[in-house]
Amino acid sequence: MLMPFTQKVLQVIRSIPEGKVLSYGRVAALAGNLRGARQVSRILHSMSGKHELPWYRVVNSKGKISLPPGRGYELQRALLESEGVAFSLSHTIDLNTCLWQPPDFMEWSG
DNA sequence: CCACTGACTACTT
DNA sequence: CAAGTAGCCAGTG
Repeated sequence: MLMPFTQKVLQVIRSIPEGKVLSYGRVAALAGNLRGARQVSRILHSMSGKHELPWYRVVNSKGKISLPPGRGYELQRALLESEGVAFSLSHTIDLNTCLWQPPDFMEWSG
């Protein structure tokens, strides 16, 4: 069954394992839209509170938290660190070790 | 249908 | 590395 882009994004985020992160662009790509990074952010705005969603496992393509201090940055960083995600001195996650790489090239359409 | 919004991204200065 | 620019597109009213 084909789900709306929004629903696929939620499914992808829910499947991110502990200690791993994805960029907005990667989430969008797995959801079937290579250019949908901005939609992911908008979706998190409206859905992160109402769904049980590990929204904090989503960062930007540079491996940094996009939320400004006082608006969720500290919470997101604390949650990630509690799962073993390490931050560099420049507030950056090492994507070489923490970026989640899906097991297969399978589609998330179903 | 049109206008507007975004927790983005890649590219250029 | 920091700042600016252009492209991107699903939801919402």
